[in-house]
Amino acid sequence: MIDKLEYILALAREKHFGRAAEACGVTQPTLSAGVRQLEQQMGVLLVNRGSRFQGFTPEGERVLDWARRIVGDARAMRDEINTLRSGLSGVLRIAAIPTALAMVAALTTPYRERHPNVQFTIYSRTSLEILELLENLEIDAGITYLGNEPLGRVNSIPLYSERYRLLTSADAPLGGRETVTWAEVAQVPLCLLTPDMQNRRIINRLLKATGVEPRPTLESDSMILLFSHVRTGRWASVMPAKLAETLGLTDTLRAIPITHPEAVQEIGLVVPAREPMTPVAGALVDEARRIAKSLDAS
Amino acid sequence: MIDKLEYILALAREKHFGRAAEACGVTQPTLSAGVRQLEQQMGVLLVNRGSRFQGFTPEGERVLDWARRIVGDARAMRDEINTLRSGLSGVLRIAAIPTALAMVAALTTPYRERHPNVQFTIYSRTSLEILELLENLEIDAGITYLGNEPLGRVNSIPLYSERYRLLTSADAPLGGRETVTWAEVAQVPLCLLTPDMQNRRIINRLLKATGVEPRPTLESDSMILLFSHVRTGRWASVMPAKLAETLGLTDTLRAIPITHPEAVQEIGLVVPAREPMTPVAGALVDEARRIAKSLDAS
DNA sequence: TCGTTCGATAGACATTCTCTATCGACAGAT
DNA sequence: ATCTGTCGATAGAGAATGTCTATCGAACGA
Repeated sequence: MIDKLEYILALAREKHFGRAAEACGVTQPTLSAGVRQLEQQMGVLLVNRGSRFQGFTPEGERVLDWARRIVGDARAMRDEINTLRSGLSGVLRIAAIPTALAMVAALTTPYRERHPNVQFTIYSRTSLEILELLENLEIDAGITYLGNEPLGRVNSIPLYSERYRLLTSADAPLGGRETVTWAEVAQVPLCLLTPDMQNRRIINRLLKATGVEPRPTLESDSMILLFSHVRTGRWASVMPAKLAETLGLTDTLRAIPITHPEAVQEIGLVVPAREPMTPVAGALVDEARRIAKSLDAS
Repeated sequence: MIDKLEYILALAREKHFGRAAEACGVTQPTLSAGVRQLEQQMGVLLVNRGSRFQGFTPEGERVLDWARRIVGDARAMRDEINTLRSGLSGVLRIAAIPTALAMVAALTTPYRERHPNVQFTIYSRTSLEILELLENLEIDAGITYLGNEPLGRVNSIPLYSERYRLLTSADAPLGGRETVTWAEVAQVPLCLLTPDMQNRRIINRLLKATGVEPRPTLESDSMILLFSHVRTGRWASVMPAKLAETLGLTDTLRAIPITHPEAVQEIGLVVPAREPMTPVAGALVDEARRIAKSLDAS
């Protein structure tokens, strides 16, 4: 039964019988039969089929919702028993928004001290993708914006507040200032994240509030790329303070606080709202609670 | 997988492989094999075995806890899909404490108006038994005391407040009074519920608070039996006001408010803390919310 | 019109499940 | 100490289910 539920979860992810089957490690007819069996047990069609996969019926969507929960609980049970048996081990899968990637190490390093047998897999994803991965049980935790856009069925633990800096070389027009305003920033040609990133949407909102349509000279989905451009001294960008510090400031490269308004975004750890949590996720939450204060103070 | 989890749930209930197997509709070797298979998948012993069933290991207890949730969710999923398919139908299993039995009709009657295809099964149980039945997925809802003793993983909806009356014939010593005190009640020979009932424990506490050791002349686990004795005019009892009214008062049979202190116990509907609820349980909660006010006003 | 992709179907083989029958260990009675 | 009944484990046969390979037919795009 539970394996059939895994089939439809895979089908929801892949939207394709063949690929879903491959993801489950079975052949396509096996997956087809599994889905059909579920449909017979429920007495309703769950999947709209033409000659292609055409999405789920309303009943299918409900079953999907339950399947996520049941499969997630079944895995959590396994994990918990394994932990009871042989201590915390296994793989901890985390996804983080690009602007938070630099601080993940602050979480993983003390975690690893305490639990050396846990492997990490860390993805860089947009905030929306992170929530989808959490939904689909493909990650154990996310690090993303809290409270901006709706989060779904998750628990969140605040980690720190993102505050914005204009990253620019000292000899650029605004380079000598102690603070700048968003209105001033709006006049500078900027390197920014692509608009599918929530960070970019937030910055857009702040710039638009000054009455100026943001028109960046360069867009990328990689913070490293943005930073390397700024470092040449000929470009500027807007970045969270913490990230700018991590990447390294020099005499000629300055991170100038942007005030008026002083924009603050809460960043936090997000885990599935499951009671109790899987042990690996639970330990991560403990770690997050521990370091939250020190991070925010810095 | 899920059926194996049902096996250990049955085993926890029955504490006996043979009976558990029968409850699951399989033979004893089948159930034994199922439990063994679970143990192999988990890599730990779940059940302590001698030549008898000797309870669960700590890991077994944890698996049991997860099993309750997973099996409950799987059933809730089935129920929800069945409801989507053919409207609200099936069986609604409720257990209520004896003193609340008389008001169950206030809940089931409007429920049946709205959902005529639902069958009811209603048990009379102690408050502790009700919580155990809820835990073991043997009932869909309970009606019991709220907030007195710990409830567990459930949601509760207040229904009404239980207030106590001395039920006695008009020509008995206290029969002419408008109100009586608990100290006075303590002097009267009473018919009371057996001490495994929370109602009795509450009354005991109230009587003891006056400094008198309660010594009932008659005990029973049936309110009907208590009431029929009082009705002869030669016995007295302490009953919730609502119950006394339902059973019927006459000129010679009076229900006298007991004050000093005026004891009030919240009674409410209790359902498993599952999100979303099964449709039959959800509809019952709706009904409870609807009638709660009118009940309490009367 | 042809070729390709996708999911369903058929049929063979493997695995798993479940049953009946029986065993061995233990508890309590004699 | 021995007998007896109960309980759960085990063995082995047969049934049911699951999974695979091979192939089909519909739909879509070139």
